[in-house]
Amino acid sequence: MISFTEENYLKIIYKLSAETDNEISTNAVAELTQTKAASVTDMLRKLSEKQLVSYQKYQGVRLTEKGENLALQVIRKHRLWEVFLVNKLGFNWDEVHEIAEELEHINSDELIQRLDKFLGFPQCDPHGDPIPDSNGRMPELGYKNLSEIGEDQPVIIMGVSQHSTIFLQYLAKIGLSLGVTINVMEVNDFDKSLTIKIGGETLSFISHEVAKNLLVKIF
Amino acid sequence: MISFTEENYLKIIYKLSAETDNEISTNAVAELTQTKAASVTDMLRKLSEKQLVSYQKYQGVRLTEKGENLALQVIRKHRLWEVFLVNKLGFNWDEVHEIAEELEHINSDELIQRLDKFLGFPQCDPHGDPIPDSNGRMPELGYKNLSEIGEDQPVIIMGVSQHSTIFLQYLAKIGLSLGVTINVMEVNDFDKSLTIKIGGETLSFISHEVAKNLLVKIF
DNA sequence: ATAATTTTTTAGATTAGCCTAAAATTTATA
DNA sequence: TATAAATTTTAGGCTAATCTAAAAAATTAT
Repeated sequence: MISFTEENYLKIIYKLSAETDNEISTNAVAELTQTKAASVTDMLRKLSEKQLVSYQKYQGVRLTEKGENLALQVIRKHRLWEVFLVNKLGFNWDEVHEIAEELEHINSDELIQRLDKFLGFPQCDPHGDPIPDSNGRMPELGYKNLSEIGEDQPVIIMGVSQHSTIFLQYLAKIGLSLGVTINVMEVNDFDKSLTIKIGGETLSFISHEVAKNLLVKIF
Repeated sequence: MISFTEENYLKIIYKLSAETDNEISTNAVAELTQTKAASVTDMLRKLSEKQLVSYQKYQGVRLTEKGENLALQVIRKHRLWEVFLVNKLGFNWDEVHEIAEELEHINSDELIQRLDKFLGFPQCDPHGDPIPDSNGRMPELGYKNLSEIGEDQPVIIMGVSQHSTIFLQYLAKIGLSLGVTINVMEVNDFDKSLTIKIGGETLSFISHEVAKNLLVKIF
């Protein structure tokens, strides 16, 4: 059996692994789990015994196939519950993360299968993140960062790669949400900031930092 | 803050209290929590310090008002989730208890409020048990045990007071489920067993033991 | 009313997950 | 490349929730 806490470690190691090909450092894990490095070391030894990670001391950690599958199942549950909270219960997309952090540890394959069906087999969560299928396969959604898009290319906002409340609320404030069509009017050479047209109307200005965190689909 | 485990103890003490006016014994709690009496003693001392139960050693335990309110909120969550599982996800009523045991500990008032609304503010769960409101008030449903019903009195099955899978599956087998109309044709003086007519058609025979666990509403 | 039985509590341990402080190792720097 | 700095691990402890075995209290039976 795998515990609530172990599931969280796997999920966090998975997320860190997505950003690099190297082993994940103890400190990086400690930061995301909000624990001390010493606690992480303990847990890594335990996960290693269970063959969920490969770990050699001082050398960092990576998930084994078994560990990665488990992590993907937790992520699947998290994202399905987020869809439920937003689409069925009417929560805002910036309110659901914490609740989904609890729901993701409910243990029942049957439940998740039925929830998936009830939601209409969604491909992505309310932030545009892809939902792994029951075998752990991620759907290929082909989204790009807005920062990679050239001038005069209309795109639709499909997701965000940063989920902080402050970021999501900033987007809401400047009129950006999922499904909105935007057009890059001008790319500033100096700082890569963008002038964009929102929904064919309003002109707006966003920094490179924001653009990097917006996932879009070519229109 | 109150832990998962503490919530379970409160819920179990609440359930035992419903059957008696006396203090609840350590052993009774131990049986339902599936732990040893020594563990229960420890926990009772802890709950007592938190003012959730009144407890004096060797004298049994009862909930304080604060403890009872918390227990009722857990029961509320449990029953709302059961409604969700059956009405929205299509589970059978004998499959939902275990999953609801996990879901009942998810912590978010906002979530429960929205879930309640989404389900249409149900008065009772799929077994006919009343759902306390957010203040802990139980709706008065006025159901009776079938064993108290006289001959020639048509009634509708509204619930069961025993949730074991074996009992629920037996009911399904003999054609009894929520909403079915039955009529007591004959009460056997010797063992209080009943001859009943189901849905105005089939004649069937049930023991007093079964009748005691069926909740009905007068037609 | 005393003895036998049952119930409950206490005492002392265990496990998971976390901590701090100190030691070991790796990495960066002069 | 030797040393300083940063990272990671070890050692030893803590808390929550559990356990077993033994002691204490309450209940039942003789």
